Amino acid sequence: MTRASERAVGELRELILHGAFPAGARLGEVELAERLGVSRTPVREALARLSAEGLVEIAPNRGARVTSWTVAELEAVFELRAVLEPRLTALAVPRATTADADALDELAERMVRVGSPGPGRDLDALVPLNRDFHGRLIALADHPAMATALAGAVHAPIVLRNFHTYDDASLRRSLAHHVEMVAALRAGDPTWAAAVMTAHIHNARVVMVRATRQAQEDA
Amino acid sequence: MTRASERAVGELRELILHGAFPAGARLGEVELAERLGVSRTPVREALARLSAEGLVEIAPNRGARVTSWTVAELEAVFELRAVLEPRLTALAVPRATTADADALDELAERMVRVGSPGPGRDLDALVPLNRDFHGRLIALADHPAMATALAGAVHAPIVLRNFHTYDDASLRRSLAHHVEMVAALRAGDPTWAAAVMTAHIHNARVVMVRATRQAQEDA
DNA sequence: CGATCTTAAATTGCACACAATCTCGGCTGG
DNA sequence: CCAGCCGAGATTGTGTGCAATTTAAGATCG
Repeated sequence: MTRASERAVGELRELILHGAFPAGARLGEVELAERLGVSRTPVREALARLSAEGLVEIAPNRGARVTSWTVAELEAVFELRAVLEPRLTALAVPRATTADADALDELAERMVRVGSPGPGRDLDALVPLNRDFHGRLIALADHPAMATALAGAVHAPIVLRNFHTYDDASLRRSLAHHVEMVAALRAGDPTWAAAVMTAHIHNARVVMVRATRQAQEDA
Repeated sequence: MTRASERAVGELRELILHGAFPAGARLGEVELAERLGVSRTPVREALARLSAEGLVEIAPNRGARVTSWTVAELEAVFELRAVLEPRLTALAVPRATTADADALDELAERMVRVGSPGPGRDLDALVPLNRDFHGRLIALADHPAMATALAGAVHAPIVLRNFHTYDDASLRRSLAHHVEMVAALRAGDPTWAAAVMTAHIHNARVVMVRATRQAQEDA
């Protein structure tokens, strides 16, 4: 059997990202242990790790809850992304091989296909593709300090989890950005690539802030 | 009695920061449990949290080790600090009250006193003062996303732990930067404050990179 | 009738025991 | 003599029981 705690971390992360628990929901240790088929010990470890990732918040003697975000916190996260991700993108440009560019191209094109209006549209398929695209770019930058800083606070999970809140124009822009970044990458132009990434994040920020605000007004 | 795991995290962090273990040293769970007077469970949790902070690295089934840094990684951390800390400093300026400025002033002046050559010199006393100074500035910025991003990767601990490697000129510059930042803060000038912070970090980078390179040549 | 104290159920924190895995010595065979 | 194998000791991973703390309901008093 593979490591129980590792499996627990992965499964719990997916559950939260897919919205299986409402924001702020209590995460009881025994409940999760039963649901994942392990004992409380690996569950505890999983919660600790997800807490470090920012997906859950744990209060002493009071258990763990799914992290909930205020609009201000969400804006702050996007501000951080707007600072770091363009830099990482610029670093990635000179390091990318043709094969890297091809792979990113493939991802960008697939996203355009499944994201465009029509019969083949599948907004849920965008999520893993998008994560992969940004992840590859960050890996190419080969700057662990910035990468972990970004991962540590972005907790982009909440941010990356859902494309249904995009209006048509914003989504079209977002997909076009990916394609344009690949073009900038192939052209070997870090400034261009970074600028597109900056626009990309600002576009996403507006969408997510609007969606979050609306969701909280409904509640 | 206060929470054992919390105490374990704090004590272990201090031990590592004070250099009680050489970089790369193995951290056995039982050994730490005895040393801290708790069982392995809270030790395990402490190691997990310090791993998230980047102070230790833990390999599956192979235990935890004190994180060791290459020069390239150290440079990367300073690059990150050079991006984020000036921004946080700029954010802090308009939020600071007179009382905040007074407190920072007090810290900066104390650092000058204990850092200047003479009978009262105590380089070890600089460490907590310096941490406090930077910590207050970051807290004033009130930007949790950036703060956690910084904390998550900087683990500057290693960086902040020791002033003995500073040569006289660099140390004098460093102490003067603190004083100048307070002046910029009182003047309400975010650009000035951010610029000084940028210089401050670049100054530190040169010192730490030199020291690290030398330490690794000796070994 | 509302507020506070009390008490019991539920939940987390910790310790300990056992199972799984790794490390490293010596040993065998080429 | 060296490479590869093997097994004992040590170390980490996981399960479970008990103590401590929190929470919530109910009772008592103002």
